[in-house]
Amino acid sequence: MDQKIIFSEVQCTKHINAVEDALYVLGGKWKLRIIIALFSGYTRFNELQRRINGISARVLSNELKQLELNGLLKRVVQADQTPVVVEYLATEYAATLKDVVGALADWGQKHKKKITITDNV
Amino acid sequence: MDQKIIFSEVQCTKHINAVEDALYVLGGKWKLRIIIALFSGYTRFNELQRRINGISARVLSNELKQLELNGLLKRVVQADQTPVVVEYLATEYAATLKDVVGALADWGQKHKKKITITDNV
DNA sequence: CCGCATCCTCAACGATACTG
DNA sequence: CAGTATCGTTGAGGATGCGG
Repeated sequence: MDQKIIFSEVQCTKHINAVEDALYVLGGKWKLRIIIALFSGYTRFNELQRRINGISARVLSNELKQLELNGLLKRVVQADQTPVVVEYLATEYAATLKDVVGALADWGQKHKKKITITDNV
Repeated sequence: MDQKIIFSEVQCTKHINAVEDALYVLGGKWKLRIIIALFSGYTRFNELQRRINGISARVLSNELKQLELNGLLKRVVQADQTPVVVEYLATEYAATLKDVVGALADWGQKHKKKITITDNV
């Protein structure tokens, strides 16, 4: 029951730095949620905004820009239509986040179950 | 390459909610870093502060409290010593975060490699 | 060594309105 | 539909100092 050392001392800083790098890209309230929505096939701006509960247009716009800068999505404009259609598509690179999202979602689900049972008011 | 739909439409909201729950506990700048340090066997307050670059005592104190509230660590006081020794130990429950931390650290490492190669700027 | 109290700053986020 | 502009808020986090 006591403490189990999962990471060796040497790996500690390494892990912290790696997580830091990941958080730099994925941190904040919305990035991961947006990525999940993209993974689910939602591509249009308003579609995303509707799907992601509580996000404002301004914030969504900003986040999308950052995600594009980091190569996680591609902004595609279909200029040959009226009105102009803009699509946000997850890149191949974003697919490498599948494990991260999976692990996090998995844990979140278990955790919710736990606190529901524990029921600490 | 185009878009691959990784999550079904039905699972989208479910995933987003689960990630939301996880982020509620793990969100912010420090929680995961602290957990990594705990995993690595650092147990003392100042030890943690030294190991986690840039965190202030106030913030560390707050984060530790929250992590304890969420059952991820246990605050143990050795009262029979002078001065009093306080230890923070990761709980069994915290060990369930191993996959999350692993996935994130893994991705962070790959990402760093990528942006180093891409060398934007 | 442990960690709280105080005060402060800043950036992220929110709300609303408006344009092409 | 796809955003931008503007303004306001809030809370996480930083700095410092003190007390047990």
